[in-house]
Amino acid sequence: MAVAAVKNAAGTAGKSSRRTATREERRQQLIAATIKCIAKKGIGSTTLGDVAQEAGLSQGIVNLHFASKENLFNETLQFIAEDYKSQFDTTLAKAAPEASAKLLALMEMDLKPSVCDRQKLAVWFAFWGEVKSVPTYQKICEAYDRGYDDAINELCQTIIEQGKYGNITAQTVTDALSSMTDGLWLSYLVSPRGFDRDVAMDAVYSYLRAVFPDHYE
Amino acid sequence: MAVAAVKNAAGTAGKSSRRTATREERRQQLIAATIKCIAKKGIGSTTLGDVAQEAGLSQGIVNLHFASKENLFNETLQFIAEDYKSQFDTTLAKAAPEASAKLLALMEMDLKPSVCDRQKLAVWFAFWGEVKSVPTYQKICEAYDRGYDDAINELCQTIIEQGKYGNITAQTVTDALSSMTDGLWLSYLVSPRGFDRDVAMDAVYSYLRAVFPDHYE
DNA sequence: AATATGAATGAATACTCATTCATTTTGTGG
DNA sequence: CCACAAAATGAATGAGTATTCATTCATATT
Repeated sequence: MAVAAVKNAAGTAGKSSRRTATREERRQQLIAATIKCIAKKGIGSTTLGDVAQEAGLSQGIVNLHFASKENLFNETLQFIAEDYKSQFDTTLAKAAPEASAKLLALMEMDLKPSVCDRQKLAVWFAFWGEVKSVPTYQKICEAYDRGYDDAINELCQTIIEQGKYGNITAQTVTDALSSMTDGLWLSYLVSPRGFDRDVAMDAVYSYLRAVFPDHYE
Repeated sequence: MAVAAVKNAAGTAGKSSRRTATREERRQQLIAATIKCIAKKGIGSTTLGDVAQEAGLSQGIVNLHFASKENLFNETLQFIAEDYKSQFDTTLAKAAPEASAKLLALMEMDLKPSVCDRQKLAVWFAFWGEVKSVPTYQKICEAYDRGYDDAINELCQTIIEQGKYGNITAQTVTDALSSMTDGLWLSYLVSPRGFDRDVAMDAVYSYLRAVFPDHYE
């Protein structure tokens, strides 16, 4: 059968056209295909056949590499969480050393196209939509969230001490900022036409300026 | 069969014990059962059998009253959207006439137990999780969102004019506030242990005080 | 070249679930 | 009390899908 080559062309990871890839390459390829499928068809309508087809591979391939659909989905969530975390960490490391600069950089990151992308957001919300009924999803999301919360909280704490801002706690600001980006993502998902990155960033910025006037003017 | 009585006891709508209800009563009962099922099992794992069982009725009952599962789900979303809207409208009407009081009342409403309830939030997020892939869900969500946005925007506009607040637009504040409640809901869904209504309300209040100092002190 | 290894295939299996419909039950107006 | 219409049942159907596995194929090793 010379069909293999044709099928490979449709594959998600166009890397090598070798018929056999390493275990890890295939797993990554299948996770990428899963993300595409979930964004396109939703988590409920994504079948293993869809994923295999998107990857340009055969029916049984997912079970071969992930043993079960449940496993594939868990690892997919883990993957997008890890992907976000790496952007978060990089942003934190690359921003100017002042806490206020780092905080602003993180907020901007949440709204830049590589993060605030309708395809990616659809996948996040697909998993969040099952958080209540799938304990594994909740645990993964909760663990990562905790990390961001701690990091942002620490930055806010520093800023508050620097500016001698009374009347406000770091946790309050952290909650406000974190929830704001999640909510802005939802508004983009629900009303893509009415969404504008700059306007969204204004919302965040308006808060920063208002609570930390000495730092953001 | 005397089983009917037993089954009815398990039903969601314990209203009349009549075996046959009016068309509208049954539809409401089935929608209520759907909400319970989605909150418990997730939207992807909720079967028509589950819904029928939750309602204490028979297998084919949903198709009898809603023709299809798709229909049932659409009407369920419509129902929770209408339910939220009625709370929104009531809150708006009952609050003191000043724009600032109305705005605060709306924000408090979003966090009060009858709205910010993990069961209800799970259903909202379940539908939001499919917004990208199910156009009907998007249209319904978008239409309602538009309404809240307009109402809140108008209040903010009034407040801005009253306080002569320069440097900020009504839309910016509207975006910030709306997204904040959505995000706080998500944090409750993902981390129920770490969530506290008062702390969440502090986040909202901190923003209001910061941008509209003359109104919220 | 011959053989061994494990990746990949895809048809077959077992099962779930939305939908249908023949039958039964229930309420109502004559 | 009867007959009719409406409501409800639940077994049967069939489409769809996760999973299995015997077989094929590509690559590495001898």
